[in-house]
Parts: sequence; structure tokens; C-alpha cells
Amino acid sequence: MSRKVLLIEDDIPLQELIGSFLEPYGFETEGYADPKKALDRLLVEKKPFDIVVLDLMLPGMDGFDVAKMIKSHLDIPIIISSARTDIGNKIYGYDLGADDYLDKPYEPRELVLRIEAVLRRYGRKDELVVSDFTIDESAKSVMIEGYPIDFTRIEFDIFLLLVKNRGKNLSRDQIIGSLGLSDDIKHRTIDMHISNIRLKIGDDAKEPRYIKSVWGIGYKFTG
Amino acid sequence: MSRKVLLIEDDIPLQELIGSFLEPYGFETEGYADPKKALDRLLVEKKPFDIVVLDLMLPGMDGFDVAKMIKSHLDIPIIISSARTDIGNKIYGYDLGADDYLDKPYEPRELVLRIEAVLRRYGRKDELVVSDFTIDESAKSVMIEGYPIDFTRIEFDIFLLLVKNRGKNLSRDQIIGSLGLSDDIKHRTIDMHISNIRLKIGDDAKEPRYIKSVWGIGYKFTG
DNA sequence: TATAACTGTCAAGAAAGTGTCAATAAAATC
DNA sequence: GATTTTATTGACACTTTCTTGACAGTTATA
Repeated sequence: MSRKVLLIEDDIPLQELIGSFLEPYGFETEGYADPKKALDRLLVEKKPFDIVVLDLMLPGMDGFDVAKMIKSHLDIPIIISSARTDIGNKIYGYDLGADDYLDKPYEPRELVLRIEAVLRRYGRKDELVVSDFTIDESAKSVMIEGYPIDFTRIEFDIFLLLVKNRGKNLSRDQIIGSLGLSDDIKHRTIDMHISNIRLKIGDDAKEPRYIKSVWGIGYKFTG
Repeated sequence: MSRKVLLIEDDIPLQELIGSFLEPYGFETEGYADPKKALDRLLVEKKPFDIVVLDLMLPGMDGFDVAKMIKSHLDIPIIISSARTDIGNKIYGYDLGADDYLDKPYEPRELVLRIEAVLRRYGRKDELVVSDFTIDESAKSVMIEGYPIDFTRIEFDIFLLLVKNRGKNLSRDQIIGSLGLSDDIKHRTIDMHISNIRLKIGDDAKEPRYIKSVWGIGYKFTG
């Protein structure tokens, strides 16, 4: 299965160079010099690309606006390539959600690496890696340093909630509410789940590394 | 007010170059070649830095471990700088919470821009920043110059109330009422909480910088 | 300056919160 | 529907926080 790259680049020879360079790596490239046409293909015709490679210097439209428009409509990775040496742009690029940034001129080989890295990151998107844990939300599985942890359903839900709010204190009621548990559940119950979670992740309640008790408030995860 | 940069970099000439380049932009740089010393300064002596610039290639310790250690103890932005061209590292860097990534060699001017961008991004958290304090209401946490203060729940509530009414005198009864404490609580109790709060924020009751006693009335926070 | 009212903090007991065992209830699995 | 697994809860020991009386020190005021 070849992966489809939408290349928005007004330098036609470069466009062709990139296209032919990417091909042997299993990428199918479609290049446009006109950003409006590219947007049309992506957003109107809804051709399913895997990634966008976007030049910042474009005729008729600012590359930033293109990136912004794409990101606001579609969840697709974007690599920005630019000859501008202005770093402000680079930062702006990250801010608006570009997934990587490549200075021109670059080696085509580097582009391949970047694309693969970005796709890899995107591909394991439902795999949350936080501190020593790898959490797969859809599989409801957690690994600690590569070793699977055998959480029960509620333990998993509580753990995930804590991790997603890392650094934040969550009260027992917030936990109960977020998990949709019957609301006359006793606070002791949450404590018990926390106790069991700690046991399974090897956290010592006295000196916890991951799940800290916040006296009078609740619990928080600190990666 | 100058912003403090902790530079962990074993190339001494580069360290000095960066230091003198950053200075005119209002940054005060403290450089360490030895990551252990830098960590000591940051985590043990608790010197309040605003940002960490970290080289990955370090003697004695892996830069990743340094970043991890810092992030697990302190909520401070980190920019990783590296000569490694390995893209895997870059991704890993982002994964473990680096706030930006800079390829060596880089223009010092670029570092300035990155630092400012990262600080700007950091600054716009939904936190209440008053005088030397950063208060996160939802997390019920308070930091003074970047370092967490370990308030109890009632201390936090009183402190927040005072801060939100800064400049205004609050009577003990107002405090008791606002916090929903049992209304037959003695005024001594509030004094005691104030005393403990002052202790924790390093305020001297005789000559308080933050929480002033208003004779015959109550207390007020003056940022 | 003397006196009354108020404030700061110590120390100790009261109150509230937390960790976990063990028993039971509820759910899931076979 | 019997068996196994998971969830819930009371109990109790333990920890942390809160409250208060006491008393010294401070400030207002007559």
C-alpha cells in the first residue's frame, strides 16, 4: 500500500525531483504549484492523502494560511519546508500545528526520514506515551517500560484519567463523575482502586513516584 | 526583571558565547558543563530559573535523563539543543516533554527567538499570576517564583481569597464566611492559618511583604 | 504611661483524611 | 448457573491538618 503525499511547491523542477525521489520509498506524490488547486483536491474532492509537504513561499497565498486551513478541516500531518531563514516563521509554523519543519535546501533523503518519522508518530496516535507508561486507549492496555500491566476496567479508566490530567489534582468526586460511576459510591472505593493501581505499577503509597495523594483534595499523576 | 536561563552545555566557549549573546536581550545566563551541578542548582538549591537550555551530548549523563529528571520535579520549559542529526532523538525529545528543539549549529539569534516563543507559550496557561505567585485554581496549587508551595486545603483557600481581593482588607469573619467554615470558629484559628501561610511563603509577620495585618480589621494581600 | 484591645505563635488535643485488610456484593466468564 | 474475577464497603490503624487556649508581644488611646 503506497502512502500518498500532497506536495505543495511552486518550484516545478524541485517538485519533480522530490516526486521521483520519494517513489522508490513507497510514496505516491501529487504535486501542485498552486495552493488553491491543492486545497481543492484535498478539501473539496477529499482525496485521501497521508501527509502534506508544504512550501511556505507560494504564489497567491501565504503558506501559513494554507497550513491553517488544512489543519482546521482535516487531521493530517503537515511538514513545512521553507527557504526563509527567518526563524520567527519556524516558530509560528510549530505553533499552528505543523508536525515538522525542514529548511531549504535539504537532502531528499532527509525529507524521506522526516515523512516516515511524522507518519510513525501519527500512526501510533492512540498510543499515549507518558513517563514510563505506554497506554493504548482503544486496546485498554498499559505497559510500564515495555511490560504489560494487568489493570481491571475501572483501574484502567482511573489511571487514564489521571494520566490525561497529569499534574492536576483530581478529587474523588471528579473521578467518580468522569467515569460515570454511580454517584453514591463511597470515597473509600476510589482509595481502594488507587491502592490497587499503585500496587500494579509498583508505586509506594508512602513515597509515590507516579500517583500522588493530595491531602484533602484527591490524587494526581506526576510523570 | 531579567529572565534566568540555565544553560547545560559542555562546550565552554559556546557556553560563554551564548551567555554574552543572550544578555542584551534581558536574559541572565548561568552555564554548567556538568549536568549534575546544574541539576543540583535547579533541584536542590532551587534557584528559580525561567527556562532550561539543554545540550544532549553531555559528559557523564544522558541529556534525555536530565530532561526527564527536571520535568518530573519542576514545571519549567526546556529547549533541547543537539548536534545529533538523528531524527529519532528529536521525536523522543518532544515525547518526553521538551518544549522546543534546536539543531546545532544554530545562530544565537535563533536561540533568542525560540526562548521567547517558548516562554510566551508557557505564559498563556490558565493560571493566575500575581506578584511572585502563580496560582492554578483547578489544580489548587501555588508556586512562588516557579517553586511549588505545599499549602493545605484551607491555607490555599485563604490565600486565594486574599489574592483575589488584593489590596482590600478582609475581616476574619469575612474569611470564615467566604470559606464556608463553621461559623463558631475562633478568630485565633484564622490567625494561625495566616501564620502558617506566611511561614510557607517566607513572609515575616513583623515586616510582611505579601500578607499585611490590618490592626483591628483583619488581613490584606498586597502584591 | 497605663490600660485595654488586638496579634503572633506554641503546643496539644480534636478532627478529618488516607491506606489497606478482609468480607461481601456484583459482574463477567465459562 | 456455577465459578472466577472485579467492585464496593466497613473497619481500624495511622497520618496530616485544624482548632483552640495560653501567653507574650504589639498597638491604640485615654
